[in-house]
Amino acid sequence: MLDPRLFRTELDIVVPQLARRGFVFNRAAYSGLEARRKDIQVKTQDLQNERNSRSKAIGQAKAKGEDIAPLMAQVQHLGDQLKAAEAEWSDIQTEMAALMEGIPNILDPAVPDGKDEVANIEIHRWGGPPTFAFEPQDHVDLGAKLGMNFELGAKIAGSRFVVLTGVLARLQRALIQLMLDTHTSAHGYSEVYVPFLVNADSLRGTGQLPKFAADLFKTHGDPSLYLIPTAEVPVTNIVRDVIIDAKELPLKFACHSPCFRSEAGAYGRDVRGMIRQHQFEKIEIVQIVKPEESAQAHEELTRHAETILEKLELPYRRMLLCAGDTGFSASKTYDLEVWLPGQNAYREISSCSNFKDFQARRLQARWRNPDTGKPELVHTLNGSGLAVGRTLIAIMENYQQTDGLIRIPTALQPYLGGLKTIG
RNA sequence: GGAGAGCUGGCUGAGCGGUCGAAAGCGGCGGUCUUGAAAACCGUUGAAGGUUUAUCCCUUCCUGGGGUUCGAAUCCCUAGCUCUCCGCCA
Repeated sequence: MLDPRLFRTELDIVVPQLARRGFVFNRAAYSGLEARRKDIQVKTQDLQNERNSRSKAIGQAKAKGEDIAPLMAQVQHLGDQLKAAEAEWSDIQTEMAALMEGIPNILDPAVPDGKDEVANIEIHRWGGPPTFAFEPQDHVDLGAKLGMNFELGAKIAGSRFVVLTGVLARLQRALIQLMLDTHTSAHGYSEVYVPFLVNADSLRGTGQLPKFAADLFKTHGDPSLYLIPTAEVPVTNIVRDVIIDAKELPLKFACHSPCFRSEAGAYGRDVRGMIRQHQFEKIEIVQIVKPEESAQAHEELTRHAETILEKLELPYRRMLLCAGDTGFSASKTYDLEVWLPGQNAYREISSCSNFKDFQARRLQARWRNPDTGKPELVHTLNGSGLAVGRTLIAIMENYQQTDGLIRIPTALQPYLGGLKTIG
């Protein structure tokens, strides 16, 4: 959520900023609502003040043993008026909150214009796509004889599910280990396990609700819980409603979790293989930082994700997302795209975002600034480090050999008991 | 799953339906003292919002929601959470 004061005082600056995303802000509707809010708030508070002072007078009169009947007569109609005013104020607040919750974050000045991924800017690339003396297979064909079974996934659950058995299951576990070890020992993150089912408040805090309910799996209990679409949700919500001591910052968490996405808007896209599943494993890295440190933290966090790709010797490129491609809550996002020979394309394997104070305001996640002595909003960041399923298929596709075997990258071998190839 | 107890500021913990944003202690901040530090002593110290150039002032917040009342931290209902005992279970 953006600062409501921004809309009251800097409307001329904010509206064009939002327009960069293609977000049309209805100024007239907002101004009308804001005027009504101001009016009813003052009216309600005046009535509350009157009730308080009159009630106090009754209390004092009673204490002195005076007759309170005339005073009581004076407040007779106050109650109804107040109730009506409070109801109206509450309605307007709800309406205003809904309006504000639907507004995306302000983009960082560095974010380029553009409406879709075509306008994203390549920042750099690392490694080159491998050359093959044969026609490389994709992970579906490679996986068929190694224990990657989509039919089984479909039988047990449905489409967009997979069963991994044997060496591929072990490879996935090894990747999780390598990623967590690297982030905790070399990058300074604390390892954390969190609930994989979360409540609506948590999803609202990170911005998935109310706008993106269609992408979530919801359970039927009361109250309903949601399967997490990313560990970002439970991990970032660690600091919801907390005032953090300045000495504790930055907070850095690394979290392994499954992620569940209904992919409601993705029918027909990436139907083949493990690229787009309803369930996948991911290592998420999250940072909670002082506002002035978030830009640098964003660069560092992205490097932490890139380090994993480099350790695994996977060719990738870093993209700066354009205005239209940057997510609702993010101010600036780098996507890391890994080379997939089976698709002959770079595909997203990590998304690293700086949310600035957008999530923090929804979360009421604050720190006490020693300079002002006041609680102020923190900045939140997160990135995948990395999506494990896509890393698995990147290794399979990039390291396939003429002999049909798949080479295990050197850094990963210790996690597989020294295994150098599979297949 | 059954029975009971509780939820108050950064933390611990008092709180009679009225003058309670809330005693006290701890912690934090400022000061006195000290070569410096500690201790001791003194003072100060919640958050959000409205109005305002600013001060003042006003409103709201004692787990969430609803109710009773002129007036609710206090009474009632409800949800959530925590703790204790029993049952069950990994």
